[in-house]
Amino acid sequence: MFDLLRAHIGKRIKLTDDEFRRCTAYFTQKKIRKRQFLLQEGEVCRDIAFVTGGCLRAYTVDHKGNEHVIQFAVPDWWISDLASYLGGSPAMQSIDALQDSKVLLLDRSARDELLNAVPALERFFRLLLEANYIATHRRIQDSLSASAEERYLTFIATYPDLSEQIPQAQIASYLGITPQSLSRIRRELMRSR
Amino acid sequence: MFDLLRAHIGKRIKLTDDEFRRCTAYFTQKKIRKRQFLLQEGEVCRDIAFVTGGCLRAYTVDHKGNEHVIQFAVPDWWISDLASYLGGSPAMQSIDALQDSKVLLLDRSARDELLNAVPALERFFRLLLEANYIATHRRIQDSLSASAEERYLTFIATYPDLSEQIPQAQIASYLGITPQSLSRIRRELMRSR
DNA sequence: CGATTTTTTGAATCATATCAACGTACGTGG
DNA sequence: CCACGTACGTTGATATGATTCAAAAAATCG
Repeated sequence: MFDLLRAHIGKRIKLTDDEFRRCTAYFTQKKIRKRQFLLQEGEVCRDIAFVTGGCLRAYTVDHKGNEHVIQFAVPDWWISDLASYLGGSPAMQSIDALQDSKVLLLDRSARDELLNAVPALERFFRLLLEANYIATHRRIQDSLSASAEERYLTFIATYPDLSEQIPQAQIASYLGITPQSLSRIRRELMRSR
Repeated sequence: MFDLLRAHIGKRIKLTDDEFRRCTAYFTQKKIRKRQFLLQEGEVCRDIAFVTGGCLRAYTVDHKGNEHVIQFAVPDWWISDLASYLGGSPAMQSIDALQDSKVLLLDRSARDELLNAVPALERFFRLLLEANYIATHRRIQDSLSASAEERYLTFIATYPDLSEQIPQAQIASYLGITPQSLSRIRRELMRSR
């Protein structure tokens, strides 16, 4: 049950079996049904979630009522509203499940204790934060410089599995275009090969 | 010379005069001429800069050669490529001065020593990081949900002074539109009031 | 003052949105 | 097993917003 997390951390830092065994105590497993919320806008984000099954999304709702997907998370990924989790401020995002999913939750106090118990993880969480930073900035850059078609191609190149698993309307929302436009872009791409 | 920094930190955390006096030793002041670089893409970002005069910008260059402004910084603001600064990775952004400017630089080792010397600042830098996070996410949200005109209005509401100080072409680049489009948007806004 | 940069304007064009309709797949209750 | 409803994707026609290219006007600098 913790194998995926073990491998995930192991890829980034060295961790003895004993150290990892101590880690597991701080996580709680949770099933999340399709359409169920893990976090709703306005709440304080108590946990960061490591996905072990299914698929979740983080999104915001703008003043016109349109949803905008910020991030998807499939197994081996983390998801949360970090600004809220770290700062204790109300979340600007919501997180829900696109499919029945399984996550390992680490709440803030558990994280503090975990870092005391296994200091080697300090580095791991710093790396995680930096990766999140970089991904976020890459998204800004991308949205400023690339056309919808280019963004779609980047998306399927970066997340090849995702593009088949999740509804097209969700991908369109992630790309910042309408589902109709995405459908047309896909048609043109088919045609040209 | 450090008054602005003193006030800036004082607004966020309590700091005794003595503690602050110790801080100043870790910063180095630097003048940056208009068009001069503080950081070039590909370098490792050694410093975070607190702006005490003038105006700087962080930007990226896309594969078509277009510049995209990520952030402006005027007095009382910080600027750097945080992912590079924290992670030691090559910077994805460049930073240069739009006007003759003055900054206080804090390089990574100075920052580590400073945090040892004045632990109260841990909290300050954590808040800084979170603020950066939130600003970044707000930008993504904004670019996904708002029209160019709305984004411009948000911009002048958020940075009223900036919109007069810096060339329109730079603002257009920040908003992700052409200077021509910004000019037209401004014309329409004038007309309607 | 002239030279250079910045901003504005016009016309044509392109990308994406919008509105409305239709097609297809899937699952549920009869 | 079929009929129906629901969710998802596609298509067409048209509208809108922003870009591009070219040029003129205005502002700034040495």
